[in-house]
Amino acid sequence: MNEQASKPQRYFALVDCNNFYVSCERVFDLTLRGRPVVVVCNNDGCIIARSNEAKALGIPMGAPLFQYNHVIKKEKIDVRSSNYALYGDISARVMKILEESTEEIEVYSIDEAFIEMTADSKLFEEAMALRKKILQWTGIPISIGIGRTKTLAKVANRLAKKSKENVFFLKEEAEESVLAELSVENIWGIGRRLSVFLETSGVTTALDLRRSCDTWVKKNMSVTGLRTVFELRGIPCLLSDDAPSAKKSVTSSRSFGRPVVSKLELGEALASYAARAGEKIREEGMLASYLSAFVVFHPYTTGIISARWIFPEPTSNTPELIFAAKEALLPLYKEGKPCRKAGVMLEGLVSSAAKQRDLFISHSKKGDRWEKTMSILDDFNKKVGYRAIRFASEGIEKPWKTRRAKCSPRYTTRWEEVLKIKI
DNA sequence: TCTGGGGTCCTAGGACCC
DNA sequence: TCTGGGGTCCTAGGACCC
Repeated sequence: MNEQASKPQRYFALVDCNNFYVSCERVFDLTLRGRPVVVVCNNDGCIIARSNEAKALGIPMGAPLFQYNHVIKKEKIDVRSSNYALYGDISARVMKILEESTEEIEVYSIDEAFIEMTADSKLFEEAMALRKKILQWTGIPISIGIGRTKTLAKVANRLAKKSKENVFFLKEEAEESVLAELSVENIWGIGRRLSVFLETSGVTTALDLRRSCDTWVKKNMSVTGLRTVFELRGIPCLLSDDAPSAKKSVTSSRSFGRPVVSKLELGEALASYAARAGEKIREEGMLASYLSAFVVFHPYTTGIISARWIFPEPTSNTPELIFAAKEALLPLYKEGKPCRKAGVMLEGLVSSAAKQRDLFISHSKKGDRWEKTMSILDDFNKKVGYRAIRFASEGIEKPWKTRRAKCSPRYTTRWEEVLKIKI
């Protein structure tokens, strides 16, 4: 007998928060419960979350808000700007409960996590108990899909969302019949382009894809496509990292609340994004080897410009980052040309512990002093309030700032915004 | 007129080397 | 007119995810 047969089957469970951003808003604002609600992205541009009631009214995911203004007015749909401070905090609470309840967990996104389970007859009941606990402790409803691989767990999760219990256990013997009902475009890892290609090639269901020839898949969909096919067959190819690998790049970018037309304002925006990106990498103990800055013109069709700046040695020092962002991009920008959006990317990230020093640079105490200054700055801002101390070059008024007209309070992360009730 | 932000991985092709 | 073969490294761009 082979050893494999005696090993208990391992399963992946995908825990997914239902309509997460809407659910977060509903935890504190009871008037939103049972009503159609949508959450829009930064700058109040696109619809990025919908309550079931809003979905039923035909509001699609990712649609520009302005295209649906008439439906929103007519149906009295509530609109909220996205409140990432709130969502991030509630997400952390949900993930903490999962961590305490299971051995293996991989947080996949703000509202999703994979957990590993070992087969026994009680998987379904375990999942139901977990669901109840998270709803009770955080107010967030979740769905759990269980399958032999992550891709199959994703499939199961779709069915869980539609089921009464919000839990679905996809057993091996049911895989074929379930996959036969699933169109390729709904498979995790198959995007718009690939699903068009597959459909024109006669592969229309997930079962068709599962039965496709390996060499054909590899040739037309690269190894990532082949992994998906193996996963559909129940062979895990997307394994969890024991130690999640460090980030390779960090971006900070925003659309402007109104078009920016001057070098001065574009410079302020670049400085702000560079400063924010610097904070992010210092938090992770990383240094950037180079920086890219870009600007997207208004309207979109008028193109973008971008430029890269290579540091003599990796850095996370905000003044250096700001200097690089402005120095790289501003000379390429022509005063008066309207900009829609800009951003700063820090790339070639290395751990600050393993810093590679440049032989030809004199290492005065100045660098070390800056390092200390940055850490004092970060500590202060953490204690006193988000970005309480900023760099003057970021601008004071920031009239170009992103719009968030209908943002709810940061109930859980700001004392002055805590929910008040009258008794 | 209006359409987000932040990531990852893979491949093809160019530059360069011997 | 003819003018190799085999490698590595890097980058841009495409495709995907939430």
